[in-house]
Order: sequence, then structure tokens, then C-alpha cells
Amino acid sequence: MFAKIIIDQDAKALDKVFEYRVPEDLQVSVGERVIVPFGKRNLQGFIVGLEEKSEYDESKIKPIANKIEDFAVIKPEMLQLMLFMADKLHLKLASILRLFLPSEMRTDKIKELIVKYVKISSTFEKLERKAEKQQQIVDFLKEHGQCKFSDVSNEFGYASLSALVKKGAVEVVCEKAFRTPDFDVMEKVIRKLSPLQQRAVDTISQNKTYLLHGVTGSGKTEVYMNLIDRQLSLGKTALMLVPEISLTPQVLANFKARFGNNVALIHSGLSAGERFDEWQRIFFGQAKVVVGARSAIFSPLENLGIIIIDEEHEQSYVSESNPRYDTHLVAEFRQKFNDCTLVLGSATPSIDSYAKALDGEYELVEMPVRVNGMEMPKIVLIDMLMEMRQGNNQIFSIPLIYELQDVIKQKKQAMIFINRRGFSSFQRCRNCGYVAKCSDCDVSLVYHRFEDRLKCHYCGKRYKALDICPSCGSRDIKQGAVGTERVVEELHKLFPDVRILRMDNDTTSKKNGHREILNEFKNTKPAILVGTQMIAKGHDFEDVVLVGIVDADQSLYQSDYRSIERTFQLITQVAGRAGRSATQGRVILQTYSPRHFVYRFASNYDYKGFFKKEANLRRVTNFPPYARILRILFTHEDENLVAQECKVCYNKVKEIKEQYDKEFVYLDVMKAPLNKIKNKFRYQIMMRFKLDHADEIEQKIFETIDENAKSSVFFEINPNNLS
DNA sequence: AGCACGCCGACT
DNA sequence: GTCGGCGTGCTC
Repeated sequence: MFAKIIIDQDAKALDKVFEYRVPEDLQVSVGERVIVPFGKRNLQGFIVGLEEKSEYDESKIKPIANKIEDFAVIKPEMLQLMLFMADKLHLKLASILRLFLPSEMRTDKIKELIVKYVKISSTFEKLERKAEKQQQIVDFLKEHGQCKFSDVSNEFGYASLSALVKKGAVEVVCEKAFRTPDFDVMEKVIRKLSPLQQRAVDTISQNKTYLLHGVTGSGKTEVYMNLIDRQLSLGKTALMLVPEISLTPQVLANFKARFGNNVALIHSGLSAGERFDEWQRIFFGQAKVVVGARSAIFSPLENLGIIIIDEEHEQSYVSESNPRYDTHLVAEFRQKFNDCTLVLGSATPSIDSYAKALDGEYELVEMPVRVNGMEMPKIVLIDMLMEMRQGNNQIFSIPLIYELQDVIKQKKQAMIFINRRGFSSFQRCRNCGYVAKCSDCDVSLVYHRFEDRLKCHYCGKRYKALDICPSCGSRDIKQGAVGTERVVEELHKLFPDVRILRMDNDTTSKKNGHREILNEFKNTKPAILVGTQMIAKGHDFEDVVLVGIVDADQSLYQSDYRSIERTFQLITQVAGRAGRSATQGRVILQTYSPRHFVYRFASNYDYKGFFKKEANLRRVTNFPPYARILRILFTHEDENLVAQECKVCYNKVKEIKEQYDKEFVYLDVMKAPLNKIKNKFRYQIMMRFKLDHADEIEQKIFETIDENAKSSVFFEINPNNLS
């Protein structure tokens, strides 16, 4: 018998299947981890196939040395998924397999909690020699059967017990034990569903994909819980993904209360041991429900009945490091493989998903009203250019200051949202609001302070930094970016007696920083909470009646094609924080581009109108989902070497482009925007092509690059982040 | 990835 | 003469 084995090493040269002989006395099956002699070393490998005959020179084949576990860690579904991902994303096989296991399992220091038990051996008859203590142990075990090793040794002494073990009179049995993380205990609350929620639950009943479009506050979570309950009662399992930042202690406690020990929770706060144990509980079927962030999509659940991706539009579902994958793609595979239900839920679906829903690929389910019947907060647009012309050069507009005064008078609360994401900045004319765009790509240019140049992150084209506005001739050019500290400072000046809290990466880095700030905010009235994205998620504060968005344009002028979509999502998300109680909330949205269509649609909560406009824009400019972007990134310590190699590959890709000239919208080589990371130089080939032959083109490019590149290369399909 | 082989420069 | 630099190639 011969085994096909993937060596657990993340190297291009080893990214293939090796063959080994299975020793007569070794029972192996597909999916198991083994130790194999590889060159001079012994390495870990995964059995991905078993065959009677070998295709390789049999004299060179070595035997498998050993097994690592006595069960197949990679289940058949995951092996299929591995092949699927390798094909679609061109990732190395070993690096995909690593995604399927908790990282603790790869290091040798597996922290499996093993409890040792002892019992009388089946072969034991009686003690040969008189030994008082040993006799006592034997009698004890005869009476009680299997006992904990530590208990027995504590009671009768370690020496006697181990002497018995050495003789073979007593057998040691090792069993696994699980550490389960502690939780705040919460009462199980099952709310009665609104008719709209009930309708959604009833509709989502088939084994296909649904896009659940429900406004903020429409009670999607309760719908999810009901859908999961239904699957459990059918004897199936459920997988629910939530963005990492939404996995707050409260949310976790909620799931624990609802599903008890049936649920496994996977989040970044787990210790290595806890993570490993949760994985095992899932693997062995003790946990029937998994709730977790992105990587939980690889949970080894069997008999999957439903997969739910909450806030499906969130960027965090796309992995931006090492094995780059998109959770949607994996979820779609698992949905098909298990013939189960897939639910994508959002108040602001991604353009990609909504387009699929309109195409009939997904079924659209809508929940257009809030569960408490409350109206959505009113969004008021403030033209900051107008404010400036009227002599207000502050961060806050006059209307926002008025509204804040009002909130304070009423002893209510407000949130001020700072839209600060990434580190790139743009240049803007303070007089007319002009922002420089790339003439070739129609995305905003990024200002690089170091070189004092504007650059396009899609095509690499460089432009002189602005000193005079090309649109109105003004010299009043500014780089936009206001930080949370600045805002807090200004608020202190305006309202010296009011408690002002700040929440961002700096203030929440401490262990419970997050919770402490939110608790303090909850108990202080009046109060103003200033924060970044973090405050846009989850928490509902009854007394927040006002939300201020200080500089909405920040995300609008990020240099990627999804920036408009993201701005719409952000505004809707943030607005949802206001007015969760009886009074209708208000949102003050300050912008320098008040006429941009995104604000018109967002302030009217007109998702469909927005989609139509944005989708059309993408279609005519050839951006996803109506085209595909492929970025090939080359990295190496030696700059000349990567640059050279990248160039060679570019020329090869150009040959492919010639074959498919009508399909290509764009192709070029350039330094990556972040030219050097961790002492490695980065060069890239960027291209965009239409969808008709996209898969075909992609495969050809994968092949060509593999043949021609020696340095480390990776591929990104429709990347979000172009650093 | 890691380990050996191999072919050139600087030293006991 | 030999030690050691890291380029190249291989691992079932």
C-alpha cells in the first residue's frame, strides 16, 4: 500500500504530493497526520490518498515512520475544500491544510489536557511478593475500577503505584479532558418573533443561499437563532460567523445562554489551550453550534445544516495576510458540499452579494422595518465647505454644536464618530472640495508625504502634489485627517463640564478597556463618546439620541474601488446607533462633498437606489463584480532580483494579454505602494480583466508565474487593501 | 524549508 | 594546501 502525502512545509518547492510506503503493521487512513522521513529529516505530513500501486520509482520510496494521532484530523470535506481553494486561489496545499487545524496542533507543545487513569491490567493475577502499599492499591482498584492516577498516587504514594505500573500489574489509561472558557452567565431569553422576523425564518427553509437584507434594528440576530434552533431540532449542526469586533463578551454570553454546552465559541480572546479544546469539541461532535470570526468557517462540523455570515459586507471576512481567502468563497463551497442553507445577512449588503441576489444566484429576503417599529434616525447633511465660507474653520459645524448643547441640556448622550481608517491620506481643496483622482483609474490619489507626490495605488501612476487647485485655482490645499484626540480636545473646550470618553485602538488595547469604557459611558449622563469604527458596532445605548460623523469623506476618498460602498455602509451602520429608544435619533453628517451621490442615498436609507447607481458605475468602469482584479505580489530581500523577476513575469503575462486582448482592461508592473516590508522589497503586477474568460485567463497566469518565478509570489483576487 | 554538493577566494 | 562563502538542486 502506498500513501499520497503532503508535507507540512510552506514552501513552493514542496507544494506537491509525495509518495510513501505504508508499513504492513501500520493502519492508516486518508486525512491522518503522519511523520515521514524526508531527505535527512523527519517531517509532518498529511495523508491525502491511498493506493495499491505507485506511480513513482518504487526503489526511492520510503516508508511512513509513524502516526501522529490515531484519527484523521482532516475530514473528507476538508480535503475537497483544500483542492477547491488550491484551484481557485492558487494557494499552497500545506498552507491551506494549516488553516483547518488550530495552530496549537502544529507546534510540538500540544497542550492537550490529558488526564491519566489507572486500572488493574487484564493479565494481572496476584502480586508475586508481599508489598503492603501495593496490595492496598490493588484492592482499591479492584473495588473501584478505573481511578484517576493523581488520586491514587496521592492516597497511596507515587512510588508504589509506579512500581505496579512498571510490573504491568496496573495499566495507565490516558483520556482527554476539555477546558471550556468561562462566561458571564446570562439568562436564556427567547423573544417572540415579529411577523417580519417570522416570515424571514419561514422563508429561509431550503438548501440554498439567501441574502437577508434587514435594516439596522430589524432583529436579524433573533432570526439567526431561530434558524439555528430549527437545524438543531433536525439533528443538524450550525455555523455562524460574526466579525471579530462584534464578538464582545455580551454577544458571546448571549450565545452561551441560548445554546449552552452545544455551542463552541471561537474568538481571538481564547488562550491556546481553550482554542484547541473548542476545536476538539467541534471535531468530535460535542459542539453542534459554532460561533466565531472569519477562521471559524473551517470548523470541522459534520452534518452541517446551516451557515450564517452576519454583517456579510464586512471587510474582515477577507483575509489579508498569508493564505489569502475570502470567507464567502469557502462558505459557498461548504454550502454545496453539505447541501445546506447559507444565509448572508446585512443591513448594507456588499455590492457583490446584492448583485448575485438580483441575478437570482441568491434568494433575497428583506426586513425593511425595525423590530420596535421605530423610524430610522434622521440624517442631516452638513456642507462643510459652506461652513468654511461662513467663517467656521472648526472641526464641528454650527448645527452639530447646537445639537450637542441640546443633548447635554436633556441629560442624554451623543456619539461622535471619526472615520479614520488606514494611514493613507488624500489632498483636498478647502475652497471647492476638489480631490485629485487618477486619470486612468478613477480612484482617489494617495498623498505620499515622504516623496511629496500623489500616487494611484491601482496603476502606480505618479502626479505632482497639489499646490494650486486645478478646479478653482485656490491655494488652500489641505490633507484631510482628523484624529480622535483632536476631537476630544475640541469637545473639552466647548463643553468643559461634560464627560467625554474616547474609544479607539489606543484606549482599548488594555484587556478590558473595551468593556470599561462602554460601562462608564452607559452610566454617565450626559456624556459624549468619541470613537472610530469600534463604536459603530453592536452596542445599543438607550440614551444616545445624536450621532455626529465628523468627516465622512475619509472613507470616500480612500484609494480603492470599494470606497464609495464602504462609505455608504459606514454611514448606515453608525446612524443605526442613534435613537434605539423612544425618541427618534438624529445624525449629523459633515462632509466636504455634499453633492456626492453616496450621501444622498445614505441619508434617505435608500440602499436600492445606491446599489443601482454604484453597480452601474462599476459596470461602466470595469470594476468588480463586473470585472476581476488580479494582483501578483513578488517579495524578496534583493530589490534588483525581485524587480527583474517581476519584469520577466510581466512580459509573460503580456503574452497572455495578447491572446485575450479584448478581455483585458488594464495591465502593468510597478513597485508595490508599500515598497519594503520587514526588509523585503515588494513589486507587483496589476491587472483587470472582464469576466467572460476570467477563470481561464487566471489559470494561464497561475501556470506562467509558477514556471517563471523563483522568489516568493502571491496572488490576490479583487484585493481590498493595496498596500 | 533545510540540507548537501560544489566551485571560487583568503587564510593557517 | 584547506576552510568556508553561499548559488543550485533535491527531497517520495
